[in-house]
Amino acid sequence: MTNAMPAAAVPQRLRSHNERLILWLIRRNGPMPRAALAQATGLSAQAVTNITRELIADGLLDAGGERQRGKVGQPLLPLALAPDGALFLGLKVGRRVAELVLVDFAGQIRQMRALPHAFPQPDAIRDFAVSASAELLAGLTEAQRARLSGMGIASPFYLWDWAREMAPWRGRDLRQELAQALDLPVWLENDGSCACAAEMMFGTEELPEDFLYFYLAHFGGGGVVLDGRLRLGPSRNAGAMGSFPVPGGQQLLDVASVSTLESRLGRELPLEDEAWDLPPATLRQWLDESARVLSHAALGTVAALDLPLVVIDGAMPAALRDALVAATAEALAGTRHHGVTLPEVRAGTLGRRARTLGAAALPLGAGFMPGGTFAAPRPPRLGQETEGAQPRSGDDR
Amino acid sequence: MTNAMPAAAVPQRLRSHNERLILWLIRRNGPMPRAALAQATGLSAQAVTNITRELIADGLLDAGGERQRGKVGQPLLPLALAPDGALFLGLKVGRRVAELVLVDFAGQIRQMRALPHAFPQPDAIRDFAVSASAELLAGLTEAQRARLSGMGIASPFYLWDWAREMAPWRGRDLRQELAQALDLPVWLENDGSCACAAEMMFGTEELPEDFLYFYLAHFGGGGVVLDGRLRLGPSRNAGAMGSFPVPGGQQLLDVASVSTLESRLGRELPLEDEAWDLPPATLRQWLDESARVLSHAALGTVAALDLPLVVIDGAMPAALRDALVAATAEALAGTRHHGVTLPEVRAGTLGRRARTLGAAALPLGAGFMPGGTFAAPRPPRLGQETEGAQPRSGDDR
DNA sequence: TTGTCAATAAATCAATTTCGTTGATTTATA
DNA sequence: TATAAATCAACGAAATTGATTTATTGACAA
Repeated sequence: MTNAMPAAAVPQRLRSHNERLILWLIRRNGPMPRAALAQATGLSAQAVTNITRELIADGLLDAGGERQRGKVGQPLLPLALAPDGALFLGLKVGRRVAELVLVDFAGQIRQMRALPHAFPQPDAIRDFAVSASAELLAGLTEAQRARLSGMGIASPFYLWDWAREMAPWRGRDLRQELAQALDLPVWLENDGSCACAAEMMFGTEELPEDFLYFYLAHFGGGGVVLDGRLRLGPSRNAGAMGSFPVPGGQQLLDVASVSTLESRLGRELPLEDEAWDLPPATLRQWLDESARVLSHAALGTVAALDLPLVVIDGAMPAALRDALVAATAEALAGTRHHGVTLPEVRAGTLGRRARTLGAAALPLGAGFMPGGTFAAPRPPRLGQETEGAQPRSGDDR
Repeated sequence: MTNAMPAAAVPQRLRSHNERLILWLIRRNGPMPRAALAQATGLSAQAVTNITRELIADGLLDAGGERQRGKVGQPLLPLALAPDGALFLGLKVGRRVAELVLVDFAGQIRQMRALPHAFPQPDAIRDFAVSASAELLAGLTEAQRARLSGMGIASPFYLWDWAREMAPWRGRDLRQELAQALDLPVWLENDGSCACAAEMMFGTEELPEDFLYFYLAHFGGGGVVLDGRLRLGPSRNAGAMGSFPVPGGQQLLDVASVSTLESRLGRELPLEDEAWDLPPATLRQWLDESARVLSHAALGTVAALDLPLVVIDGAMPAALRDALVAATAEALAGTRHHGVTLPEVRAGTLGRRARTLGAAALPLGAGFMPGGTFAAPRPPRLGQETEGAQPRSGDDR
């Protein structure tokens, strides 16, 4: 028998759900007047009035915009996200650099710190996160400090398995260590899923409810969005697209990753967005092989899940990413795909910053996103509760 | 921006959701007393009393069981599904035979009719469904007739693509034709997804919230269950595991299907569950190749979705199915799977009848299952509403 | 061994709270 | 003056809490 069951619905959770829904609509659509919110949610105008009144009182929405005139009738008063409504820390653990950002409720990066390294080491990362957080938080007023929702961490899983130098990660629980050291709620998810979450929350293009997302950096990963929700999976390892098996007994990230390109070049590529100036033959081969494995993984995932869109992004110059998108779309069309409707293939909109932004999106999502079904009782103040599961300690990552 | 949004929550939908949740708990766990329901749902005892009172009055639950004594305190009064609470028609369109069943609310097959054919043809199937339905319904009382929720159809998609003889299916909409001819709500889904739904609803073993399901018949297909819900996908083509690309430029069903085995043998295999008496060499080769592609597809899907279990079932003798399960588990363990936790592999519990049962499960699910989030307003009587989307006409199947 | 009674837990009754809806009203614009 | 946004006031649905009823077990005394 199926053990866990969808949660029962209780009236208290209604309000929380509807509050989150309204915040999410405004996040994706930009400032919206109450009438449009009522229309989009299906709620009555009165309910929207009540909910937004509370959200404004809580400092999460801002009614200070210009009234929009033009049509007959009373002018529209658009409600916008209040940037100071909540603040979030995001930590990315990367192969070559760790980054810490402070992001506001509107999704803007307010502050940033970085720590380059030969290989990420748990002690160094922890110390960096603690000291850099202290720096960032020192610049805040007491009121802002009270609105810090927590920290999210974007990190590859099974780090110790990827290189001998990263063995010290085995047995470490960075989430718990930082939660203790900072006395904050801390979330940790796969870096690919985080990048995907960032695209979903902060991406600048319209997205369907369901899509597959690849993120190519030194490790290749990804994420899956189904019915408008990021799939994490029971052991938090969904979207492990780098481990997707591809023809030739390999996995996707053996072929399609920046590491592969670097080892073929014999040199490290620059971290910032300069052009990469690659030898045409090397470039062509990498593109072809990457497109081959990406299209294979995409087609398999689409067969299993029925997805209309595949998004490809990565820590690379936009031109290279776009070439990869084109090559993958072409490879996909050339593959036998009987019984499957080919998805659109498109570039992501966030590039190099996706994982770090996605890390900060974790506390944002836990506190302010509609969430699956109703899961947690409504807390005294919105943003302290978690609709999804709170990050457990003892996770086997 | 994401277009479709999670529906707003309104009090009316609470009751519908909670009613469905309670029915689902009893369906999976067997008869349960009110106290256990309150415990499992998190609802108060009072709420459970109110909800079950209505469900009993509606004829969906039966409080007639034996009181269970043994512990201190008032004895438990288990509530069971009322078999006559609702009735469902299920139609399977198979490669060699079509089947129509009448299934009751408890999941028991009450009546069955079959139509063998060289190839399924739309006109013949429609006529069979109409006349056989009339026969089955003729045996019902007026009261039972009023409790018929509708018909579900389990059919492969893109039938016209699989053999020249099935070209007449192009442009046909069997769902709409039967809805009109029978004046009943009719649902249609991929036969693999239906088999998966049947395992989920009527399977005799405990299942996790998330699993991948393969169903091997003449066409190979499957289904995906995520967070306790069957994934259908925006174009209803999720779980198309037969179309999963596998090494060698093939798709899964080019290798792992009963058709492949038959064409290798040069003869048709019996439809009922006699032993198949296959030459050992042929058997071994088919098992090895099938296990290879099944494990490839399973590993890819697990990488994308993080699933703890893979279920394999099919229209074949139990011994063969079990051998396939063992071979697939072994192939899986022998594949490179860095970064992915291998899933358990297990045989399904329904075998040859899975698709037909799953067809009947479609109206059951639409009327009585918890459904994603709240989607449709509560109807005058439970079972006439649809929480998920009603089957549209004009679908591109 | 048997009869009585307290302890226990299920199920129900009554009162209350949360939250959304409906219909009337106010407000600002073309 | 017509129109549409936004709010006010009254109402209804569904859940919760705390008190009450009901049926059983187990202990203790006759």
